[in-house]
Amino acid sequence: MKSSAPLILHVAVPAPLPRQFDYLPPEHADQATIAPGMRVRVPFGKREAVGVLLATSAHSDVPAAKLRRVSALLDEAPLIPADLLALAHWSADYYHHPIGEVVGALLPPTLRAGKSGAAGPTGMWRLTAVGTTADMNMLKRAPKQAALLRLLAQHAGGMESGALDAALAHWQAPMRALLQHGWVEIVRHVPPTPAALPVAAGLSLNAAQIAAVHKIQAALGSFQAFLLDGVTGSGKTEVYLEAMAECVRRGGQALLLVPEIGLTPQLLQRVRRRFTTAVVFHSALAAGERLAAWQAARTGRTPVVVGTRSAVFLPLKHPGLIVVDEEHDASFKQQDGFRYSARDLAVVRSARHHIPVVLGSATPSLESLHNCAQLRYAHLSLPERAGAAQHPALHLLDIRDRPMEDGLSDLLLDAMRRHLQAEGQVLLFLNRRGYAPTVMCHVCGATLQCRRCDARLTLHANRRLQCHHCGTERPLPARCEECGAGALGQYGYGTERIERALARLFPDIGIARLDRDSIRRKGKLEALLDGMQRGEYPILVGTQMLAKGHDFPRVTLVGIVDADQGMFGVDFRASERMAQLIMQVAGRAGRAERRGEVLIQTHHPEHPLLTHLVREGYASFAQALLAERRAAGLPPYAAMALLRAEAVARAVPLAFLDAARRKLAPACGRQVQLLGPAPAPMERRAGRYRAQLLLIAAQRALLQQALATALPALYALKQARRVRWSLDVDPAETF
DNA sequence: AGCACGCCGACT
DNA sequence: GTCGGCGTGCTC
Repeated sequence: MKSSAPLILHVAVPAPLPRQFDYLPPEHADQATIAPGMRVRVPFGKREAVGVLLATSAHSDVPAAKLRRVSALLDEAPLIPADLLALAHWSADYYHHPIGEVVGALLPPTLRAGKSGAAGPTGMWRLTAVGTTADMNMLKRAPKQAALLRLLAQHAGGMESGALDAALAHWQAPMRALLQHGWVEIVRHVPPTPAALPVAAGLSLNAAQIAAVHKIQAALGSFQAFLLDGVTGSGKTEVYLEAMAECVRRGGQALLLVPEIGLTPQLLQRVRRRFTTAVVFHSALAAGERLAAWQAARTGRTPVVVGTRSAVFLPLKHPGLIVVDEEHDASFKQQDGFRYSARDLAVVRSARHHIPVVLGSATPSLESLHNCAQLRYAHLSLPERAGAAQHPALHLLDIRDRPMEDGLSDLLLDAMRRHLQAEGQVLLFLNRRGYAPTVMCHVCGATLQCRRCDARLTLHANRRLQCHHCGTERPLPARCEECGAGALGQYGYGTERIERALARLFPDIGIARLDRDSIRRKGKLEALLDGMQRGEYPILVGTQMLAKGHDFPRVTLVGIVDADQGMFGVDFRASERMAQLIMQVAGRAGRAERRGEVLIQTHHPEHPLLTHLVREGYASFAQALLAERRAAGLPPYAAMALLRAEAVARAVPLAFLDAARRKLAPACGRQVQLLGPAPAPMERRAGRYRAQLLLIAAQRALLQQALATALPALYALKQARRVRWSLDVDPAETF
């Protein structure tokens, strides 16, 4: 008899180290019960940690003397399904992020902390027909199993885990043995299987919607990525719901990813009306709710999950369809730590599951449009507005040398009066909250700056100064801090200032303001939207929150107060973002019978970007941007990664990136360009100096190869200990 | 990240 | 004389 090699457990440990750690099985463990996906408690250095078992094997690269024993198995059965573990591996490779932290993103905080993974009363254990006739003599050497069989024989209807706990300690392991013998089964009696759930009937669809739904439904059961490209008001949501309903009817689960749950109460309402058992998942949920939602997805108890970015990692018992709503939205990209794109991972995950994925937007990202051009995605187009609604008409307002009242031109004010008189609602968009973005001394010209950031402070209506980058606040001083003169002037306009101006200009008309400050209190957004529906607020002023998919059926005029703001951004995506924002806001106009009008105030009415967007529309504009990107060798025609670093002292991040560049250069060769290191555009933020090093390659594989080769050397740099650094693959913003 | 060890400055 | 500063090393 040969002596078998000890079983090696490969574990993902939550540490910023780019490798797995090998352990020996716990003492007295039945090695047959050890399976990947279980959580394990492990000794790690001088402390203990909760890790996840990735794999077992007979071999370790680590000298046997260094191997320690797992101290406990935390789950009876794998908690993370194999497909998700595989996705975690893929993500760790692609984003070059430590596997331990990636796996951490798969678990809700309670489970990450090692608490019980019990899913609550998920079902009942019951004897099978075979089980009732089992030969007890076979179980002479397994008294616990025998005791369980006798116990279950007395409860023909089955027993829940709570009842079993009360009757018998440590019943889980023997129960699993009985399960494997086929003598017991788990009956999931509450609630019924997804396929059996009632799905409320949908609305009637137009021809383009029906065509889109059919194509998606026909793809169920196989991988296909769709770009659902539909102007605002064209009924994308109804297409999602219809496709999801068919997925559910076939017994699958549908995952709907949205940018921010809190900002889309209307969408949530529609999903819940359609699928009464839909579950919501986002990071603002309380720990218990989050765990419950996670388990509902994992066990298949819910057929539909609506969630934010992190929901792309939800375990799904019966994955059937993934939908990403507003796929162009930047919030699908995680901006710290493990910097993944939920939109991109949704596509990867769908491919691995062999299920379709739908990316929906009225203003698709250039990446997705490019994928359509490459025939990687199928392009579904909804050109018509649903119902009788027409496309709004866009016009540029040349405000050069026009009379202005608090940032509003006479042209815009006249149009507002006209629409209000005709009982229309008016929506004003200004992507800047607060009262005035700049406070400046009229004597010496000094502006009030944040002490921790390279940024000016914004004055708010409560007479307090706020930094919109780090959040610090202080009162407005009486005199200039530089020269002592009492001549501080307020420059520029924020939503609060516009709101105040409107109250003066339209004293008898209800005005509402929608921005991060005005909806801080819970339920405020819903109340505001309700008030809009009822016509209490003929005028609404707000920031980009206005653009997030809300329905304002009575709005006939949209005014964009300052289109010049977004045009001179430093990021290469600035114009794409500006166009998406303008079109999204414009889309709020005229969603019912009356045709909407969109007026865009600008000092640059001849600017090619603006004129192209207004005259030719988003699709044509996007094609022009794509041509520019191709000529400039920028994404989506190139792959990018950004190495970021920050520290309290200015020179430290630059020194790290210098050293990093020397390590990267040989691996990059001529195929991968290195740009920098350079200070970040806003170098100091929240008291830390930031710098970056950009990598660009015409082919992604070359970039990936270079990173994979050089990254271990970066971890080993002694300068790395003195900075906070991170690698951002496919950065959303290059600053 | 977390934790410990180790070697140099101002204090009970 | 020690408390503690952060630089360095290590985690299977």
